[in-house]
Amino acid sequence: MSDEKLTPRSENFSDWYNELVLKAELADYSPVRGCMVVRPYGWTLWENIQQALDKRFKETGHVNAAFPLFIPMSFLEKEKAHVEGFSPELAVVTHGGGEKLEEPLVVRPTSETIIGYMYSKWIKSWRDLPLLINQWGNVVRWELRTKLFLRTAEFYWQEGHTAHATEQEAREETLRMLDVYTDFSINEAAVPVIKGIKSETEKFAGAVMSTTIEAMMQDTRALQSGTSHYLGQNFAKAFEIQFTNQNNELEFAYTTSWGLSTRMIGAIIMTHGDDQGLILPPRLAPIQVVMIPIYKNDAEKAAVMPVTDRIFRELKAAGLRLKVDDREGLTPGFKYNDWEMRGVPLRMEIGPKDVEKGSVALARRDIPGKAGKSFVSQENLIATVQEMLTTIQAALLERAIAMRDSHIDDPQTYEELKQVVQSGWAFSYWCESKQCEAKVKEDTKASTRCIPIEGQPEHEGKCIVCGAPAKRKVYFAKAY
RNA sequence: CGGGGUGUGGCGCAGCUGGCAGCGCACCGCGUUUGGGACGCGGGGGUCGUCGGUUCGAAUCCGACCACCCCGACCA
Repeated sequence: MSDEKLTPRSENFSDWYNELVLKAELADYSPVRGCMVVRPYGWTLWENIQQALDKRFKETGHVNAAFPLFIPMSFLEKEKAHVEGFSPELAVVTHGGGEKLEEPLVVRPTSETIIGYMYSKWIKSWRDLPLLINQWGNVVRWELRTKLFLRTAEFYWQEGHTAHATEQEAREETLRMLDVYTDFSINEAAVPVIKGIKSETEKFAGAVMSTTIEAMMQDTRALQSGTSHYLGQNFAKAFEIQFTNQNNELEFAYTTSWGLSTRMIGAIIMTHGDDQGLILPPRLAPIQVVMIPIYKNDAEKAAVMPVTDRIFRELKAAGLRLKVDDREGLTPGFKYNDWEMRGVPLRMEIGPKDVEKGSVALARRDIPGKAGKSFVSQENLIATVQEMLTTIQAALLERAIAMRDSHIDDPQTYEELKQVVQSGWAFSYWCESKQCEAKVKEDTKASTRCIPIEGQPEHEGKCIVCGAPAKRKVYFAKAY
């Protein structure tokens, strides 16, 4: 149970986040440094995320499989950029069964290499392509500085790995899955995102092109919430993923990979949460409606509970996820605060007055206090509740979009840009040179987040940093 | 790895000019409560981060070590 209040976001956003994750019982610190324990409430949220994504993966022709947790060290070393990118953060197993291993095994930081190895065995002909596999699992990256959900040494995710006969197909797949992430994020998590292309310095180790969905948190920092990579033939060459094409010629396949992790939970927390606690989008919430029966004595309890039970059964049968908080010895007020901390989108109060009048009280989590409270008839309650959940889902998205859009600026000078990225994102022309990117980072700590795929101006402009001609605009922002 | 800080019941802390451990919350029991964080009474729980030193006596003084946190470095 949650007891005290959270540190207000305005006072210390980071403290607010850490306290919220613990008090909402999403996760807890583990005895292993940097690793988290995902508690049942947090894991149920993750399961709902998994379901929504998995459905979309299946609809786009993918199947699930499982690859080993351990990867021979030599595999990592086969792709130069890949090993350079990941070697500082590898966990390595050197012993097994009491004996030193002939070859160290790395605990997978991602599975391109071992999946590449398997693909080379499985792919012989153009008829074997495309190969579209996804894996749900965990990976380990030895992070120096960790934060629950956002950056942990071990995290849970899915990684899709596909192989294609042509560059065009693989590039299409890369963008198709970015679209899947975008659709999921906006329509399930109510987290608005901007999809775009990563700069050369920000892209995945071993990729030809990385794409990303970037979300703005309430402190205006950017969070990369999902990524999709076009790997070209880099891994195909490293692992000899070759096929015979229709002209009987041997060709390297074109591969992609894409992932979304438990970091998404962090995105949901920091997009929607308020000073009372978590606010979950109804479509993903483990509990969509919490019912709180109210009574003063046994006589009232005897009147209230049958009505509560009846409504519970009706709503449950309609497919709603709900819970009756029938804990004894706690005041209703305490329970309200307790469920608000956990972010349940809708609260239903049923007391003696409601039993008498055939009504219930509904309180929206996204609108605190009296303003969000309404008294509705028990008639047509299923439809009323479903409508209200839909309304809340839409309101959360709308509010997040408004927040984001009001914190994106188009600075006209470099001096302005330096100001803008202190409390928002700058959308500016950039010449795409590493020097200019590095200068911004050095001066402001803001990095390039992405070159958005949509919403680019029709005309060229001048780089905000050096003034050289620039074709495209990029978002500069401080990031998690 | 550099700078700063903290280690005392589950959590947050007090005690630190040495005298044998305490408060709030949480937890357990009983009773009264219950439409926005209830109250009373009664309980249980700590080798004071570790090791060593000083002392008749150490949570307290000294030394070493360990762990964690914050800032920085690092972070597909």
